[in-house]
Amino acid sequence: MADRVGSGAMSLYWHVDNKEAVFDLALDTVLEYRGPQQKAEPQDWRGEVLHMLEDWRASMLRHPWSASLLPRRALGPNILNRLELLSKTLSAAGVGDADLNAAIWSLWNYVMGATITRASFDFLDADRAAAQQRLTSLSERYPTIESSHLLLDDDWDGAFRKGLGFLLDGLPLR
Amino acid sequence: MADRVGSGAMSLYWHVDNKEAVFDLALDTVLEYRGPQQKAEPQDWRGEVLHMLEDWRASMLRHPWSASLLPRRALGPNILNRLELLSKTLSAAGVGDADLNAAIWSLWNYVMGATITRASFDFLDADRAAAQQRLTSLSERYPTIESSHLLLDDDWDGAFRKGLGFLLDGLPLR
DNA sequence: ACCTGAACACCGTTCAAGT
DNA sequence: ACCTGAACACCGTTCAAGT
Repeated sequence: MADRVGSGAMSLYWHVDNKEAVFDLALDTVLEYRGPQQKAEPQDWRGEVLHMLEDWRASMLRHPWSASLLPRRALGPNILNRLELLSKTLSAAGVGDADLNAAIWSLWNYVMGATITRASFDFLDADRAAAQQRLTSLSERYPTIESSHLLLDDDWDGAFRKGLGFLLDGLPLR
Repeated sequence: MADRVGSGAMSLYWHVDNKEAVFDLALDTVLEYRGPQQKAEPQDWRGEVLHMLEDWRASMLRHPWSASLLPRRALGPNILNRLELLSKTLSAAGVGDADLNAAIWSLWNYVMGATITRASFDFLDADRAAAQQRLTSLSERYPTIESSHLLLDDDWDGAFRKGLGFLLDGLPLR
């Protein structure tokens, strides 16, 4: 990092407490959200939620280190902004107060899990062909998994959207 | 670890390649699943899924290091066993082949996200009172979050079960 | 106010040598 | 076959000293 900035390695400590602090700053920077580009239809809550969560995931996947980082970091302002926005949207859509928090956390869980999993598969499978091979032979002993190609299907984006749809379908609206 | 076994630190390297290998072994050991204790009603697919996923989460929370570890690890036999079981149960419950993988991954995502988040909040909030204080002041600038007590509600188990219910409700059955 | 190099503590691993 | 200590590389951080 000091190289990138063109300074001595120790100079950084003047500006920042320690490594952890750098992580906090970097993470929250990645997670800035500017909202949907054109003003959306006021009634399209599904579209709004979908857009925000897909952007969330995409932002993190652009910086794969951020995925493994998020869980252990403090809640920065940009994360809280997203949660606030999510709250408002869901509430307006008709999710009752008694269900609101559970709904938000379930969406959070879903995005976190999907993003972290996706990012780490990228790491593991740097060598695409070898990975296919490995997963195929792994599958052999698990018939249902094998026949559905659970481990071989690599339409991650599609799976993300589809599963998110299931979850949104399950949210109880007033 | 060498202390625990009562050997010199370097002796470990005879039995195991390196640190990573130890992690792989430890993780898969944690995730062993014995199935529901008493033979469940054959038709109670929801109960079966719920039991397996709650056990999954509980197993990992018993060893909080495992949560942050899972994403970057290889898929061990015990994990695959769980996925296989999940496949079979959902399929039998009536989830169509075209939806099956998305359904499985969405449950996986949910469990991963919930467990990792929960485990790391425990780490961060070693000091309960200070954490409450910190979260309260954080909430101030986010009215919807504040009024719903999103950050202060600590019924994690309840939220997990409830959100999981939403997701299961949203799965399309034939 | 801002930058720097020397020094230290910590930790994963290698290797040659033991039994 | 199994264990060990010495040694090394790596990295986050402290501190006293510079401008």
